Amino acid sequence: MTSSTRSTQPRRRSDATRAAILRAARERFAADGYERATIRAIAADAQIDPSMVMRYYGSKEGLFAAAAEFDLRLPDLTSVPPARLGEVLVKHFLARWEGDETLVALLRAASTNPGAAERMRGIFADQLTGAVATFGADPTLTARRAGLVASQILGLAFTRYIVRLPPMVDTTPDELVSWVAPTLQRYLTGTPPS
Amino acid sequence: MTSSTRSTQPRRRSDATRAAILRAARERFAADGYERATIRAIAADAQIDPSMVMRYYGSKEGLFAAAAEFDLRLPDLTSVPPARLGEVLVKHFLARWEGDETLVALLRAASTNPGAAERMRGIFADQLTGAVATFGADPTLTARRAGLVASQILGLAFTRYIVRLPPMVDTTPDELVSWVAPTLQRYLTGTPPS
DNA sequence: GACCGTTGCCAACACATGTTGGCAAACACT
DNA sequence: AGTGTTTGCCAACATGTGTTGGCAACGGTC
Repeated sequence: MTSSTRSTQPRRRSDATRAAILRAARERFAADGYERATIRAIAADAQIDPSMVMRYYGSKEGLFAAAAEFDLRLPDLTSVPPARLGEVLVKHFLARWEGDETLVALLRAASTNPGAAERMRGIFADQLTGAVATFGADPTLTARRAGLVASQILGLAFTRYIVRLPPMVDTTPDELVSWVAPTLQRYLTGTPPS
Repeated sequence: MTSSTRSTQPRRRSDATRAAILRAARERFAADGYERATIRAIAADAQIDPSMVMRYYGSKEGLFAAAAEFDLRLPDLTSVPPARLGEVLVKHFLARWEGDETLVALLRAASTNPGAAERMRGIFADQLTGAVATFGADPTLTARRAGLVASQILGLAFTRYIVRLPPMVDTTPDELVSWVAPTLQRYLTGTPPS
């Protein structure tokens, strides 16, 4: 993180400010949602002037687009035993966003901001469906399987991180995994109901 | 709906206006979320002056509180064969909010409005847990079962009505029921994982 | 018909928001 | 040292927000 990760770019002097803005933006968007997270509050958190946000990210929409850049980083599912797909997926998701508030920000914003909803759709329609499509031929059935997986995964995130339902907050990740894994397993590889 | 349902109240002349406001508020809150749904827009939809909203509901928070009044109307689960509990529950939920946008309004608002999240918690912690608690003794296990059910139910609603994931929107309610029912069934009556 | 509470609208306030333009200091480069 | 670019801040604008007070018209009651 300290040294340069990519030397093709000219490495501007304002990179630290840009990063501070982005970090504050993710925090605020995750905590308050799109409309309640004001540019002034984000700028205050990053300890810079609100106009800097505009210069570096163009608009609030632009800032959100940059802050909500997100990759599911799904592992290669072809090398996973088919019977353990559900378990691998839940574990991955829980670990993935337990330490990264980007998805929480996206989740909160998706409820009210059309652009965020669009991005959410893209992530779960493209990335997840793509990973699921490695097995199974029927495309509509594949999409439906992916959609069902998304419904349980997002429901888990929604009740645990957004609404904060007490039983969903108190339960340990391991315990959640063992409850939810069979669900995803059936959605992924189970025989379709009549 | 046309005649008086309760004659103990004095039946004011402004009841029609009150109802129009409430209906418009539910629509706007469901479509736009709490912050984007402005009192002016709601008043315009109801074809009255914005100040009327304040007079009859006190504040925007008060209006939302009135508009988001919601009862799950869970059926009596003791008279349902235990093996069909999952199916009955999904069917009930889908039917319940497919024709009533109150829950969609509450769902959208719960992402950004603390009061709405609190109410959501109350609904699913009290009403659902209460209905589930009719069988099983261990209270924490009961709460966990209810939480898991809520996660799948709310995930279903979130992906279908809020994010509008194409596969979740296109699938018919009947098909969703046959996919999701076994999940709830296991959450409710399945043996806990080790 | 006089009176009083109710219903409704208009205009305005106080405030917060996203956004913009200008200006001083710091820097990079010759 | 001198010059052009970058970084940052200040002040302000335009707009939209929830909210309030006053005032006319209406409806029922004596």
